[in-house]
Amino acid sequence: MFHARGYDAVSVADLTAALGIKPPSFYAAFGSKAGLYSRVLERYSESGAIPFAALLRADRPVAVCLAEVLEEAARRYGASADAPGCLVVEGTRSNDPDAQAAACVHHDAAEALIHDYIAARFPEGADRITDFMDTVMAGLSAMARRGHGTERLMASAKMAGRALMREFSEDHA
Amino acid sequence: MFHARGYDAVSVADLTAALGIKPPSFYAAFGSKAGLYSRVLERYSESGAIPFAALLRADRPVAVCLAEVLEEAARRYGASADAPGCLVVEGTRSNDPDAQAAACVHHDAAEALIHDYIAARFPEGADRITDFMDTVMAGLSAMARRGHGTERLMASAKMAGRALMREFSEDHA
DNA sequence: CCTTTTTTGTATCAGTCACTACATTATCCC
DNA sequence: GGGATAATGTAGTGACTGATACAAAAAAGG
Repeated sequence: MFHARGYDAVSVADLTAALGIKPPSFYAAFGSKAGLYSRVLERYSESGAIPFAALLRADRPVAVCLAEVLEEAARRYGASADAPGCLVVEGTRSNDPDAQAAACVHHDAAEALIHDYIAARFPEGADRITDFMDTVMAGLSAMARRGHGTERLMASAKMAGRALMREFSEDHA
Repeated sequence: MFHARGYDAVSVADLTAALGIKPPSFYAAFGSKAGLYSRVLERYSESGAIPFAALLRADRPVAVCLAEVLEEAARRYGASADAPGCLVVEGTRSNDPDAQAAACVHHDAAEALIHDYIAARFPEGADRITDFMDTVMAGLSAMARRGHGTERLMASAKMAGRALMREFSEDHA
Protein backbone atom coordinates (compact mmCIF):
# COMPACT_ATOMS: atom_id res chain seq x y z
CA MET A 1 0.00 0.00 0.00
CA PHE A 2 2.89 2.35 0.76
CA HIS A 3 4.29 1.56 -2.66
CA ALA A 4 0.95 1.98 -4.39
CA ARG A 5 -0.27 5.22 -2.85
CA GLY A 6 2.73 6.67 -1.01
CA TYR A 7 3.41 6.91 2.71
CA ASP A 8 1.41 10.08 3.31
CA ALA A 9 -1.70 8.90 1.48
CA VAL A 10 -1.96 5.68 3.51
CA SER A 11 -3.59 6.09 6.92
CA VAL A 12 -3.24 3.81 9.91
CA ALA A 13 -6.95 3.08 9.51
CA ASP A 14 -6.25 1.84 5.96
CA LEU A 15 -3.48 -0.40 7.22
CA THR A 16 -5.42 -1.91 10.11
CA ALA A 17 -8.41 -2.52 7.84
CA ALA A 18 -6.20 -4.22 5.24
CA LEU A 19 -4.43 -6.31 7.86
CA GLY A 20 -7.68 -7.27 9.55
CA ILE A 21 -6.44 -6.06 12.92
CA LYS A 22 -7.32 -3.23 15.27
CA PRO A 23 -5.08 -0.26 16.03
CA PRO A 24 -3.75 -1.60 19.38
CA SER A 25 -2.52 -4.77 17.71
CA PHE A 26 -0.96 -2.69 14.97
CA TYR A 27 0.99 -0.57 17.43
CA ALA A 28 1.97 -3.61 19.49
CA ALA A 29 3.40 -5.21 16.38
CA PHE A 30 5.05 -2.29 14.59
CA GLY A 31 5.36 0.52 17.13
CA SER A 32 4.13 3.16 14.75
CA LYS A 33 3.17 3.85 11.17
CA ALA A 34 6.77 4.89 10.46
CA GLY A 35 7.95 1.73 12.19
CA LEU A 36 6.04 -0.47 9.76
CA TYR A 37 7.31 1.65 6.89
CA SER A 38 10.88 1.05 8.03
CA ARG A 39 10.33 -2.68 7.95
CA VAL A 40 8.71 -2.44 4.53
CA LEU A 41 11.70 -0.46 3.28
CA GLU A 42 14.05 -3.10 4.65
CA ARG A 43 12.19 -5.89 2.89
CA TYR A 44 12.05 -3.85 -0.30
CA SER A 45 15.79 -3.20 -0.25
CA GLU A 46 16.45 -6.90 0.04
CA SER A 47 14.13 -8.17 -2.65
CA GLY A 48 12.20 -5.54 -4.57
CA ALA A 49 14.81 -2.89 -5.21
CA ILE A 50 17.51 -2.66 -7.85
CA PRO A 51 20.31 -5.16 -7.13
CA PHE A 52 23.13 -2.64 -7.29
CA ALA A 53 25.74 -5.01 -5.94
CA ALA A 54 25.10 -7.52 -8.72
CA LEU A 55 24.83 -4.93 -11.47
CA LEU A 56 27.87 -2.81 -10.62
CA ARG A 57 30.56 -5.25 -11.68
CA ALA A 58 34.26 -4.54 -11.59
CA ASP A 59 34.94 -6.78 -14.61
CA ARG A 60 32.84 -4.75 -17.03
CA PRO A 61 32.95 -1.17 -18.33
CA VAL A 62 31.61 1.34 -15.83
CA ALA A 63 29.30 3.02 -18.33
CA VAL A 64 27.76 -0.31 -19.35
CA CYS A 65 27.00 -1.26 -15.77
CA LEU A 66 25.53 2.14 -14.97
CA ALA A 67 23.38 1.97 -18.09
CA GLU A 68 22.17 -1.43 -16.97
CA VAL A 69 21.21 0.04 -13.60
CA LEU A 70 19.06 2.61 -15.37
CA GLU A 71 17.47 -0.03 -17.58
CA GLU A 72 16.78 -2.21 -14.57
CA ALA A 73 15.17 0.81 -12.92
CA ALA A 74 12.94 1.29 -15.95
CA ARG A 75 11.98 -2.38 -15.80
CA ARG A 76 11.19 -2.46 -12.09
CA TYR A 77 9.58 0.98 -11.76
CA GLY A 78 7.15 0.29 -14.56
CA ALA A 79 6.61 -3.39 -13.88
CA SER A 80 3.41 -3.21 -11.86
CA ALA A 81 0.98 -0.40 -12.53
CA ASP A 82 -0.45 -0.70 -9.02
CA ALA A 83 2.94 -0.10 -7.38
CA PRO A 84 4.76 2.26 -9.73
CA GLY A 85 8.10 3.89 -9.19
CA CYS A 86 10.68 3.30 -6.47
CA LEU A 87 9.49 2.93 -2.88
CA VAL A 88 12.72 4.48 -1.60
CA VAL A 89 12.89 7.40 -4.03
CA GLU A 90 9.24 8.23 -3.43
CA GLY A 91 9.71 7.87 0.31
CA THR A 92 12.38 10.55 0.33
CA ARG A 93 9.67 12.94 -0.86
CA SER A 94 7.25 12.24 2.01
CA ASN A 95 5.98 15.06 4.19
CA ASP A 96 6.48 12.97 7.31
CA PRO A 97 9.96 13.58 8.76
CA ASP A 98 10.31 10.06 10.15
CA ALA A 99 9.33 8.39 6.90
CA GLN A 100 11.56 10.70 4.91
CA ALA A 101 14.52 9.99 7.17
CA ALA A 102 13.95 6.25 6.93
CA ALA A 103 13.81 6.38 3.15
CA CYS A 104 16.89 8.62 2.98
CA VAL A 105 18.94 6.04 4.83
CA HIS A 106 18.32 3.53 2.06
CA HIS A 107 18.65 6.09 -0.67
CA ASP A 108 21.96 7.41 0.63
CA ALA A 109 23.30 3.88 0.90
CA ALA A 110 22.44 3.15 -2.73
CA GLU A 111 23.85 6.48 -3.80
CA ALA A 112 27.10 5.78 -1.97
CA LEU A 113 27.31 2.41 -3.70
CA ILE A 114 27.06 4.08 -7.09
CA HIS A 115 29.44 6.86 -6.18
CA ASP A 116 32.10 4.52 -4.86
CA TYR A 117 31.74 2.28 -7.88
CA ILE A 118 32.42 5.17 -10.23
CA ALA A 119 35.09 6.74 -8.04
CA ALA A 120 37.11 3.53 -8.06
CA ARG A 121 37.87 4.05 -11.75
CA PHE A 122 36.85 7.63 -12.61
CA PRO A 123 37.36 9.65 -9.43
CA GLU A 124 37.23 13.01 -11.22
CA GLY A 125 33.74 12.43 -12.56
CA ALA A 126 32.16 10.46 -9.71
CA ASP A 127 30.19 13.36 -8.21
CA ARG A 128 28.89 14.52 -11.55
CA ILE A 129 27.90 11.09 -12.83
CA THR A 130 26.31 10.10 -9.54
CA ASP A 131 24.16 13.24 -9.68
CA PHE A 132 23.14 12.32 -13.21
CA MET A 133 22.22 8.79 -12.15
CA ASP A 134 20.18 10.18 -9.26
CA THR A 135 18.43 12.63 -11.53
CA VAL A 136 17.47 10.03 -14.11
CA MET A 137 16.31 7.52 -11.50
CA ALA A 138 14.22 10.16 -9.73
CA GLY A 139 12.80 11.12 -13.12
CA LEU A 140 12.02 7.54 -14.06
CA SER A 141 10.27 6.95 -10.74
CA ALA A 142 8.22 10.12 -11.24
CA MET A 143 7.23 9.08 -14.77
CA ALA A 144 6.28 5.60 -13.57
CA ARG A 145 4.06 7.25 -11.00
CA ARG A 146 2.42 9.19 -13.81
CA GLY A 147 1.42 5.88 -15.34
CA HIS A 148 4.17 5.23 -17.86
CA GLY A 149 4.88 1.56 -18.45
CA THR A 150 8.21 -0.20 -18.74
CA GLU A 151 8.54 0.36 -22.51
CA ARG A 152 8.31 4.15 -22.31
CA LEU A 153 10.58 4.27 -19.27
CA MET A 154 13.06 1.99 -21.00
CA ALA A 155 13.35 4.32 -23.99
CA SER A 156 14.34 7.20 -21.70
CA ALA A 157 16.64 4.95 -19.69
CA LYS A 158 18.44 3.85 -22.85
CA MET A 159 18.87 7.43 -23.98
CA ALA A 160 20.38 8.32 -20.62
CA GLY A 161 22.53 5.21 -20.86
CA ARG A 162 23.92 6.33 -24.21
CA ALA A 163 24.75 9.68 -22.60
CA LEU A 164 26.76 7.79 -19.99
CA MET A 165 28.72 5.89 -22.66
CA ARG A 166 29.58 9.15 -24.34
CA GLU A 167 30.67 10.72 -21.08
CA PHE A 168 33.05 7.91 -20.23
CA SER A 169 34.48 7.51 -23.70
CA GLU A 170 35.41 11.21 -23.59
CA ASP A 171 37.05 10.84 -20.22
CA HIS A 172 39.07 8.02 -21.75
CA ALA A 173 40.29 10.04 -24.69
CA MET B 1 4.59 28.81 0.45
CA PHE B 2 3.17 26.25 -1.98
CA HIS B 3 6.46 26.36 -3.87
CA ALA B 4 8.55 26.14 -0.72
CA ARG B 5 6.81 23.32 1.10
CA GLY B 6 4.43 21.77 -1.41
CA TYR B 7 0.65 21.98 -1.60
CA ASP B 8 -0.08 19.20 0.88
CA ALA B 9 2.29 20.51 3.54
CA VAL B 10 0.71 23.97 3.59
CA SER B 11 -2.47 24.25 5.62
CA VAL B 12 -5.20 26.87 5.33
CA ALA B 13 -4.19 28.00 8.81
CA ASP B 14 -0.65 28.62 7.54
CA LEU B 15 -2.00 30.65 4.64
CA THR B 16 -4.39 32.80 6.67
CA ALA B 17 -1.67 33.46 9.24
CA ALA B 18 0.79 34.49 6.52
CA LEU B 19 -1.78 36.68 4.78
CA GLY B 20 -2.89 38.26 8.04
CA ILE B 21 -6.52 37.42 7.39
CA LYS B 22 -9.06 35.09 8.96
CA PRO B 23 -10.47 31.97 7.31
CA PRO B 24 -13.79 33.55 6.21
CA SER B 25 -11.94 36.29 4.34
CA PHE B 26 -9.71 33.67 2.78
CA TYR B 27 -12.63 31.66 1.46
CA ALA B 28 -14.43 34.80 0.29
CA ALA B 29 -11.35 35.79 -1.71
CA PHE B 30 -10.17 32.46 -3.13
CA GLY B 31 -13.05 30.01 -2.74
CA SER B 32 -10.86 27.24 -1.43
CA LYS B 33 -7.28 26.21 -0.82
CA ALA B 34 -7.18 24.63 -4.27
CA GLY B 35 -8.67 27.82 -5.70
CA LEU B 36 -5.77 29.89 -4.42
CA TYR B 37 -3.38 27.25 -5.69
CA SER B 38 -4.89 27.54 -9.16
CA ARG B 39 -4.28 31.27 -9.17
CA VAL B 40 -0.74 30.77 -7.93
CA LEU B 41 -0.13 28.28 -10.74
CA GLU B 42 -1.49 30.76 -13.26
CA ARG B 43 0.84 33.49 -12.04
CA TYR B 44 3.74 31.05 -11.98
CA SER B 45 3.13 29.94 -15.56
CA GLU B 46 3.21 33.55 -16.70
CA SER B 47 6.32 34.70 -14.91
CA GLY B 48 8.14 32.09 -12.84
CA ALA B 49 8.08 29.07 -15.11
CA ILE B 50 10.31 28.14 -18.04
CA PRO B 51 9.54 30.35 -21.08
CA PHE B 52 9.01 27.51 -23.49
CA ALA B 53 7.62 29.69 -26.25
CA ALA B 54 10.75 31.85 -26.28
CA LEU B 55 13.17 28.95 -25.99
CA LEU B 56 11.67 26.60 -28.56
CA ARG B 57 12.65 28.54 -31.69
CA ALA B 58 11.98 27.39 -35.22
CA ASP B 59 15.13 29.07 -36.53
CA ARG B 60 17.54 27.00 -34.48
CA PRO B 61 18.37 23.30 -34.24
CA VAL B 62 15.78 21.33 -32.28
CA ALA B 63 18.34 19.64 -30.09
CA VAL B 64 19.96 22.95 -29.14
CA CYS B 65 16.66 24.48 -28.10
CA LEU B 66 15.65 21.43 -26.09
CA ALA B 67 19.02 21.43 -24.36
CA GLU B 68 18.51 25.07 -23.50
CA VAL B 69 15.15 24.24 -21.97
CA LEU B 70 16.85 21.71 -19.71
CA GLU B 71 19.56 24.19 -18.77
CA GLU B 72 16.96 26.84 -18.05
CA ALA B 73 15.18 24.30 -15.86
CA ALA B 74 18.42 23.68 -13.95
CA ARG B 75 18.85 27.43 -13.49
CA ARG B 76 15.31 28.10 -12.29
CA TYR B 77 14.78 24.98 -10.21
CA GLY B 78 17.95 25.57 -8.23
CA ALA B 79 17.82 29.36 -8.13
CA SER B 80 16.22 29.86 -4.73
CA ALA B 81 16.85 27.31 -2.03
CA ASP B 82 13.63 28.29 -0.26
CA ALA B 83 11.49 27.50 -3.31
CA PRO B 84 13.26 24.63 -5.05
CA GLY B 85 12.08 22.68 -8.04
CA CYS B 86 9.14 23.32 -10.33
CA LEU B 87 5.82 24.34 -8.81
CA VAL B 88 3.93 22.59 -11.61
CA VAL B 89 5.93 19.36 -11.65
CA GLU B 90 5.73 19.08 -7.88
CA GLY B 91 2.04 19.92 -7.95
CA THR B 92 1.33 16.94 -10.19
CA ARG B 93 2.57 14.78 -7.32
CA SER B 94 0.16 16.15 -4.72
CA ASN B 95 -2.15 13.85 -2.81
CA ASP B 96 -5.03 16.30 -3.22
CA PRO B 97 -7.01 15.45 -6.39
CA ASP B 98 -7.99 19.06 -7.09
CA ALA B 99 -4.45 20.38 -6.75
CA GLN B 100 -3.08 17.53 -8.84
CA ALA B 101 -5.62 18.19 -11.58
CA ALA B 102 -4.85 21.91 -11.58
CA ALA B 103 -1.12 21.26 -11.86
CA CYS B 104 -1.63 18.64 -14.57
CA VAL B 105 -3.44 21.19 -16.75
CA HIS B 106 -0.32 23.34 -16.84
CA HIS B 107 2.01 20.39 -17.10
CA ASP B 108 0.14 18.87 -20.03
CA ALA B 109 0.13 22.22 -21.80
CA ALA B 110 3.90 22.54 -21.49
CA GLU B 111 4.35 18.94 -22.53
CA ALA B 112 2.20 19.48 -25.61
CA LEU B 113 4.29 22.52 -26.50
CA ILE B 114 7.47 20.45 -26.41
CA HIS B 115 5.89 17.53 -28.24
CA ASP B 116 4.53 19.69 -31.05
CA TYR B 117 7.83 21.52 -31.36
CA ILE B 118 9.69 18.26 -31.88
CA ALA B 119 6.98 16.69 -34.02
CA ALA B 120 7.14 19.60 -36.47
CA ARG B 121 10.58 18.47 -37.56
CA PHE B 122 11.13 14.97 -36.18
CA PRO B 123 7.69 13.36 -36.01
CA GLU B 124 9.07 9.83 -35.65
CA GLY B 125 10.91 10.64 -32.41
CA ALA B 126 8.57 13.17 -30.83
CA ASP B 127 7.01 10.79 -28.31
CA ARG B 128 10.32 9.33 -27.25
CA ILE B 129 12.13 12.64 -26.92
CA THR B 130 9.22 14.28 -25.11
CA ASP B 131 9.26 11.45 -22.58
CA PHE B 132 12.98 11.97 -22.10
CA MET B 133 12.51 15.70 -21.57
CA ASP B 134 9.76 15.01 -19.03
CA THR B 135 11.92 12.48 -17.25
CA VAL B 136 14.91 14.79 -16.96
CA MET B 137 12.83 17.76 -15.87
CA ALA B 138 11.03 15.70 -13.23
CA GLY B 139 14.43 14.45 -12.09
CA LEU B 140 15.91 17.93 -11.94
CA SER B 141 12.95 19.18 -9.92
CA ALA B 142 13.32 16.27 -7.51
CA MET B 143 17.05 16.90 -7.11
CA ALA B 144 16.43 20.60 -6.50
CA ARG B 145 13.99 19.62 -3.79
CA ARG B 146 16.74 17.52 -2.24
CA GLY B 147 18.78 20.69 -1.90
CA HIS B 148 20.98 20.61 -4.99
CA GLY B 149 21.92 24.05 -6.28
CA THR B 150 21.98 25.33 -9.82
CA GLU B 151 25.57 24.21 -10.50
CA ARG B 152 24.93 20.55 -9.72
CA LEU B 153 21.62 20.58 -11.58
CA MET B 154 23.28 22.28 -14.55
CA ALA B 155 25.88 19.53 -14.85
CA SER B 156 23.14 16.90 -15.17
CA ALA B 157 21.13 19.11 -17.52
CA LYS B 158 24.14 19.53 -19.80
CA MET B 159 24.73 15.78 -19.85
CA ALA B 160 21.13 15.21 -20.81
CA GLY B 161 21.46 17.96 -23.40
CA ARG B 162 24.43 16.21 -25.00
CA ALA B 163 22.31 13.06 -25.13
CA LEU B 164 19.72 15.02 -27.09
CA MET B 165 22.33 16.28 -29.59
CA ARG B 166 23.45 12.73 -30.18
CA GLU B 167 19.91 11.51 -30.64
CA PHE B 168 19.10 14.08 -33.29
CA SER B 169 22.37 13.79 -35.16
CA GLU B 170 21.70 10.06 -35.50
CA ASP B 171 18.21 10.66 -36.80
CA HIS B 172 19.77 12.93 -39.38
CA ALA B 173 22.26 10.38 -40.66
C1' DC C 1 -26.12 61.71 9.92
C1' DC C 2 -28.37 57.48 9.07
C1' DT C 3 -29.30 53.40 6.54
C1' DT C 4 -27.73 49.69 3.63
C1' DT C 5 -24.30 46.73 2.04
C1' DT C 6 -20.02 44.61 2.33
C1' DT C 7 -16.24 42.90 4.86
C1' DT C 8 -14.35 40.94 8.89
C1' DG C 9 -13.61 38.38 13.40
C1' DT C 10 -15.30 34.94 16.83
C1' DA C 11 -16.22 30.59 17.38
C1' DT C 12 -16.98 26.33 15.60
C1' DC C 13 -18.39 22.73 12.20
C1' DA C 14 -17.83 17.66 11.03
C1' DG C 15 -14.17 14.79 9.74
C1' DT C 16 -9.60 12.64 9.86
C1' DC C 17 -5.08 12.11 11.66
C1' DA C 18 -1.83 9.00 14.53
C1' DC C 19 -2.22 6.93 18.72
C1' DT C 20 -3.82 4.73 23.52
C1' DA C 21 -6.27 3.62 28.16
C1' DC C 22 -8.94 0.10 29.59
C1' DA C 23 -11.45 -4.13 29.76
C1' DT C 24 -12.24 -8.44 27.71
C1' DT C 25 -10.89 -12.51 25.48
C1' DA C 26 -7.69 -15.99 24.19
C1' DT C 27 -3.44 -18.54 25.15
C1' DC C 28 -0.17 -20.89 27.70
C1' DC C 29 1.87 -23.32 31.67
C1' DC C 30 1.19 -26.29 35.43
C1' DG D 1 -9.17 -27.44 34.87
C1' DG D 2 -7.17 -23.11 37.11
C1' DG D 3 -4.21 -19.19 37.36
C1' DA D 4 -0.93 -16.20 35.14
C1' DT D 5 0.21 -13.97 30.88
C1' DA D 6 -0.28 -12.20 26.48
C1' DA D 7 -2.96 -10.51 22.70
C1' DT D 8 -7.15 -8.29 21.22
C1' DG D 9 -11.45 -5.36 20.67
C1' DT D 10 -14.11 -1.28 22.30
C1' DA D 11 -14.00 3.19 22.63
C1' DG D 12 -12.01 7.43 22.68
C1' DT D 13 -7.77 10.70 23.17
C1' DG D 14 -6.22 15.52 21.67
C1' DA D 15 -4.63 17.79 17.68
C1' DC D 16 -5.24 19.09 13.26
C1' DT D 17 -7.69 19.18 8.52
C1' DG D 18 -10.54 22.26 5.20
C1' DA D 19 -14.47 24.93 5.43
C1' DT D 20 -18.75 27.95 7.75
C1' DA D 21 -22.72 30.10 10.58
C1' DC D 22 -23.37 34.13 12.71
C1' DA D 23 -22.76 38.55 14.45
C1' DA D 24 -20.07 42.70 14.99
C1' DA D 25 -17.58 46.24 12.63
C1' DA D 26 -16.43 48.93 8.66
C1' DA D 27 -17.45 51.07 4.26
C1' DA D 28 -20.52 53.00 0.93
C1' DG D 29 -24.58 55.65 -0.57
C1' DG D 30 -28.16 59.03 0.05
